[in-house]
Amino acid sequence: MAYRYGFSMIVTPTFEDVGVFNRGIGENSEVASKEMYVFEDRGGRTFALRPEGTAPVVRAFIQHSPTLPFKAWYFTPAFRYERPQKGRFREHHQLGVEVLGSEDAAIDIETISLLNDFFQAVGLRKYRVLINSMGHDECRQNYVEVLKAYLSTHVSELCEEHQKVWDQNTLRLLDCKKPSCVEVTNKGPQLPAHLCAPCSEHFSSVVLGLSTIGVKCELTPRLVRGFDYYTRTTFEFVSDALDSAQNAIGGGGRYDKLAEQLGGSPTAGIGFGSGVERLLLALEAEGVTEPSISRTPQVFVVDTTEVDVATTICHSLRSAGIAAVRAYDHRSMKAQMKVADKSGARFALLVGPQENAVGQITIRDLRGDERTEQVSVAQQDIVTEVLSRLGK
RNA sequence: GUGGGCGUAGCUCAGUUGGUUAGAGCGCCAGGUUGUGGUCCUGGAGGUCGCGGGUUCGAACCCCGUCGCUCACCCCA
Repeated sequence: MAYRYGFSMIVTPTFEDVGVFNRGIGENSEVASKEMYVFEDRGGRTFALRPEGTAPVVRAFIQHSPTLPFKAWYFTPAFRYERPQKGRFREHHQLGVEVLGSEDAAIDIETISLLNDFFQAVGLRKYRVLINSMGHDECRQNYVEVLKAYLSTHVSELCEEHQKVWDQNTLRLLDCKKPSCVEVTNKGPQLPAHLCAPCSEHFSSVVLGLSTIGVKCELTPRLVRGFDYYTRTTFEFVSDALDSAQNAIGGGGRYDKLAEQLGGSPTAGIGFGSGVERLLLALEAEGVTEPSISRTPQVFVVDTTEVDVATTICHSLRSAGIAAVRAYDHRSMKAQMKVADKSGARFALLVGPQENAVGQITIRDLRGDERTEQVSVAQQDIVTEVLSRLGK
């Protein structure tokens, strides 16, 4: 699907210099400060196992300076040093895309639309798309000042924890789920109202564009994401089939300053990441069953000769495109038949000393229950015989 | 980083107030059927009771530590 949108695949290393993540995600963010798997190599360099997908892609982009716009998708493991629980693991897999080189609202729309298409395609239905704009640096700083000023007069109404830390990392407070905090922030100044004209206009274009192509979004002024690099558009897909503690099945946003922060020339960017394990949980919670591809073998070769003719027989069957399995270790016919039955194969092909002496193979339909249904054919005809019996 | 729960056979689990040789179901192996699966019957293999220390005549059981898993919080996917 990503190819349909013009993305090419990118693979980045499993670990990077720790600075890539510290500078990208923000050293004060929860993830960078205490959730990274950090280690030293023999040369004393400090690395971190990739905790998210965006920073490495941007690093690679800077290093190779491809032509713009650069559109890449990835499927990669991600690591967070934290206490695992339902829907949250130390190692999980993220499916994501990144677009670098343009701040066109059309790219925001395309990116969000892609993720939406993807969820639709896998059968997910009970989810919502939350969207917000954080503005550029100045907008955000201005807003934080306004928010702080407002909060300073309502400190006592905040939740216990935030009464202590309300004036540091103030934006995060919008994320607090405690009713007290929610109420206070709901009544307070809202982020979108404090955007500068260009940012505000950009945001409107994104929202309008999405509604034009039928992607329903919920304007969520309190949506502030955990990485420091976000600017302007931020979005999150939340599943209504999962507990709210880990209902985010995908999210992302614009990061127009990230390339600069990582030492490249100023380049706008946007992307999303989606946790595959959590997506699977959401699908399960919705009762969506994945179409199971049949992986049962078609024939099972039972060989009780001394000379192991199964190897040759299996090879010719497999060369003809037939899924053929067999038993090993020269077990008794009874034992091999049991394995054949469990394998789910439609036919058992029996070769014992008797058959082998006359160059034949006995075909036994494992669906039937009578031995009289067995037929013997010449070994050189086995492939065509099996193919015709399988209906090909 | 914080708080709870759990670690006993390959799997799911039981195990009494601490008491001899630690059990069940499923799975696995073999025999009944000397060349034939799925059902049935019979038998069998398989366990340093997570690990280390302590208490005790005696520990799967009690105490301490440790590691792992799990659920929740924080935060994120």
